[in-house]
Amino acid sequence: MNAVDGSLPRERQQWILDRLRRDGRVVAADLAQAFRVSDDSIRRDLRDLAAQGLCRRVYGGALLAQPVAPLGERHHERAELKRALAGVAASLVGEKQILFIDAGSTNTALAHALPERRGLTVVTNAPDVAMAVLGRPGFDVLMLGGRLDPHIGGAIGSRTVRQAQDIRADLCFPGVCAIDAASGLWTVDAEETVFKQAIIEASGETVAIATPDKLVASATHHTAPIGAITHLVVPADTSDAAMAAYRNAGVAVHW
Amino acid sequence: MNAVDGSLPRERQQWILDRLRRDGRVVAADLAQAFRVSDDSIRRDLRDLAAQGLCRRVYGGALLAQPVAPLGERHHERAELKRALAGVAASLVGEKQILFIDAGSTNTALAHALPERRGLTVVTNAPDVAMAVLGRPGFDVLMLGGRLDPHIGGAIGSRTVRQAQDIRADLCFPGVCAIDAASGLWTVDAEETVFKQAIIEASGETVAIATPDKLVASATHHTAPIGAITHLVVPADTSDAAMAAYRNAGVAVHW
DNA sequence: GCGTTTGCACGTTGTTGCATGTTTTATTAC
DNA sequence: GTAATAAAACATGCAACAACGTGCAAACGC
Repeated sequence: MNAVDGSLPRERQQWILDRLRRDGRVVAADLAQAFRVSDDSIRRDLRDLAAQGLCRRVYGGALLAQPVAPLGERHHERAELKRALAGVAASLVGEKQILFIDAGSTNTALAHALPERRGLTVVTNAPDVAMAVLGRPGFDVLMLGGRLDPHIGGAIGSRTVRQAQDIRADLCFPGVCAIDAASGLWTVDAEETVFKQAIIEASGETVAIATPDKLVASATHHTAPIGAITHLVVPADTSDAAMAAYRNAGVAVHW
Repeated sequence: MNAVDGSLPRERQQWILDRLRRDGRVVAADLAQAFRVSDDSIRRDLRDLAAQGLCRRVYGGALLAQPVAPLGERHHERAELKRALAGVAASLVGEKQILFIDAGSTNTALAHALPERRGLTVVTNAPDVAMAVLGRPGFDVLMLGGRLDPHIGGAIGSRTVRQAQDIRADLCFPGVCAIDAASGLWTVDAEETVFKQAIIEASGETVAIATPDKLVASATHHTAPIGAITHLVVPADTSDAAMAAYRNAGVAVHW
């Protein structure tokens, strides 16, 4: 590492960035030694660069910010919240039950959270979900066929609906676009609506897992109603008023 | 295993994840030695990654969350060979073709190797294969439904066969158990046989990708014949005699 | 002179290795 | 084949340490 003395702050950041692009990583302590400045100054530089999205700050240095695929990103954001909600939802599942699990990143988290060795049968339209449980002990997996929608990550067409209608499940977990207390689930796409309605009608109980952005006071624009739900899983910090509204509508609210 | 000293904590997790994606599995003790940290730190890393759903924790290390456990090992061994064969097989695919892709680790490699933006339609019974192409530009994916066999990694039952029979494809890639020049493909399981026969009959041409252990002089024990193939992809070091035998049987041999 | 940058002090947070006790797997004895 | 045992891997709590952010005053450059 070449020592670079007497450099301007801005110049130093540029140098760090070049280094970062070349090596993919920088160590704060090394930089401080190379520039003969304090660790604090380097930390300030890295903080600035990270604020501009030019690097990813880590403990002890920084890594090059790597662009992530659009679907993969949605999978990561709110990941810890989704995992927590998925854990709660998984606790609603009993022994030897048949579960409809719709496509979606939250439901993929649910599939991972499902307990093993309980004789569960998972019926899904999403290869993602199928892969999450396939091969784990005590799981039967039934894959619904059809043309896969790349945005949804699963099959939702008429062929898929027909297959779903041949099954009777204990629980179903439809992917949630929006949800309100008065009328239940909503979605944007017509085909999605048909599929979700089908799995709800083919199931004894319906569980909706709702991240905060899905809970709306009143669904309005560009959405079509799907139907009522029996269980709702929400984050622990959801307002009491919102939960009460769902309870009054006959929905069991879990957190 | 390269020793990686002076790495940043978070960087180490990234490194483990890359390793995991490449090999399908990691051993905790090896990682600890490579990074020159205690086993505890590695365990903490793996625990964090598993909590994010990025890997599946097992006793002694971790496996990639995506592939199935028994299949995952097969995926690792001969991985580079399978990638090479998959590349050759992918070159047999033309524009706007419809492909039947059976389950199996070799075919998963094929799916990854398929060229983008060629208007290809992939029909498969394996969620593995579907995930490999879903979302990539220029792919249509048709998922065949049915009960998934955890050992095979795909659906092969009568329901699946019926769906396959409704389709006409240009090429099909049946998973190979054993193959000989005289009678073509063989397999061990009766249900598998029915499925493979169905997709072969529904396709114009049949491509078999054969790793060395699949090429046998004469299939004998516990196998049922499936049928003839039109193309065979073999390793470059296959004997001329073996390749000549297939060519005499009217099979186009590629390497 | 004034804004910026820098280094330092301080309290806070993240990471690590070790000690402890528990769980899982492998091995041995029966 | 099953029970008892040994070994390895595991989780947890803890203390030491490194890195962190912040506030502030001194030093620097225009």
